[in-house]
Amino acid sequence: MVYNEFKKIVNISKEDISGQILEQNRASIKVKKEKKVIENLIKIIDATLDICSKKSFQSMSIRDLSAASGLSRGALYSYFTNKEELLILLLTQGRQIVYQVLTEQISTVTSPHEKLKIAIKSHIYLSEAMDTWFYFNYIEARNLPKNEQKNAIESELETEKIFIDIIEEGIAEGVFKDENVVLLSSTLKAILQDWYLKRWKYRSRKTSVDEYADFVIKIMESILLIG
Amino acid sequence: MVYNEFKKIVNISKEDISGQILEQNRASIKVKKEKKVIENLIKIIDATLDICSKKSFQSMSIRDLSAASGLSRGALYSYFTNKEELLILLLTQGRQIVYQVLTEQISTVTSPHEKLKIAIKSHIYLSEAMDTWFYFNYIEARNLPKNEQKNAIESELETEKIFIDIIEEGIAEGVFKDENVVLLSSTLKAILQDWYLKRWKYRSRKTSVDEYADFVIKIMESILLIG
DNA sequence: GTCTATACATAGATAGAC
DNA sequence: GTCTATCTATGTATAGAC
Repeated sequence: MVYNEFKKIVNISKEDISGQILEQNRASIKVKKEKKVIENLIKIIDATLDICSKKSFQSMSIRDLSAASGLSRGALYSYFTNKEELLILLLTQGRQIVYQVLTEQISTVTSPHEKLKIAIKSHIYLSEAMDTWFYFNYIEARNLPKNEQKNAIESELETEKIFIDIIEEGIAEGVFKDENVVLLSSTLKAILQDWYLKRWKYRSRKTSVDEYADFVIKIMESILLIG
Repeated sequence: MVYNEFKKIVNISKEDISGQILEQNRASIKVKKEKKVIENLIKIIDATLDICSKKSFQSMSIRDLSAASGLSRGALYSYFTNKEELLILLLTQGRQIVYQVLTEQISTVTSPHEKLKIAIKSHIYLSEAMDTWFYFNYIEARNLPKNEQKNAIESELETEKIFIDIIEEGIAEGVFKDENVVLLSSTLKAILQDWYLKRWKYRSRKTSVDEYADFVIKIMESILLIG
């Protein structure tokens, strides 16, 4: 699998995401016509992620968001009760998508070695297809209120757990070396995150997403494979 | 070398850092008595890093900083001309310290293999000794004005270059395998940064700084060493 | 050198017209 | 459903007393 194939398989349409948000936030969305909601949520999300790829969510004023989304300040407050809730909503949704896609992709194969390769590729390709989203999620998580931060932390550990499980399975089956699994998964996650955190660097060096994915797989293999 | 030894060697006293800041910012510091300046700069830096380990520099108001540092809002403006300049000052200083210590430590050995080990340990130990500083530097770099961001980017590439040079030297000498040096250095940097970016995770797992350093060295060896 | 008081700007949020 | 007008809070920065 290469990136161009992945993009077709995981066709995360904006309508789908907005629909999911609507489902889970009926309480705070005051507008009744579903079509309108979907339409405007897309505008709001696009504008937010766009602005926040250049400055922080904090520094983005409701006035900025109004200008970029095309909705008035008053209208915006029909879609969320306050600015912080908009942040929570976006981060929660982002995490869900990542977990959904990752587990779905892995379920298509059985051997640990194949699973590891698919998991690495899926993570990198997904973060490439939704780069502003991933970046936003990582950077802004710390600005959540304490109780919501717990969810962000759990989510980090949850994706890490996916890798831990795969590697342990491989060790049990005798195809992987018996390494420090938790530390190794943790560093693997750091490497995967680097792809979207330092997008500017890889872009300027013309490192393609496929090249990066292949490289990560190769170094994991050189650490884990026996022989 | 283990962490406890490193801490003694690299005795980065707060007075030294404040002194360096004073040297380089005489223009914007209005207070004349050097002793006073050093004393209050330490208060300001400590308070800023402390607050910013919990929320963003943006969200930290001058009122917050005044309360935490013990200086009045008016007095604070005797040490910097505006809030953004305080940010620039802190980030610039932080970068200088890292580069100074890293290059100094590496210069003590000659073989590429030893150099690589020392560079990895120095980076991790330094980020441990100055964890709030490192965290602040990474997270807040993006909130600089465009022209200052250039410096932050150059600095990221500069530390990466240290690793690139060591690995290339090792390949030339025939002790390291001929890998994709730039990509490998880049992922190594990501792993090193993870130590201070996810401090909460490693702390909760009781991973010691020495254990982490040894692990990173081990995986780099398993990728690079021949045989 | 440091403080208090305050000017001035900009933010988030709401009410009521359309 | 959406907009405009506006209230209120909070922020940065400065001036002048001590």
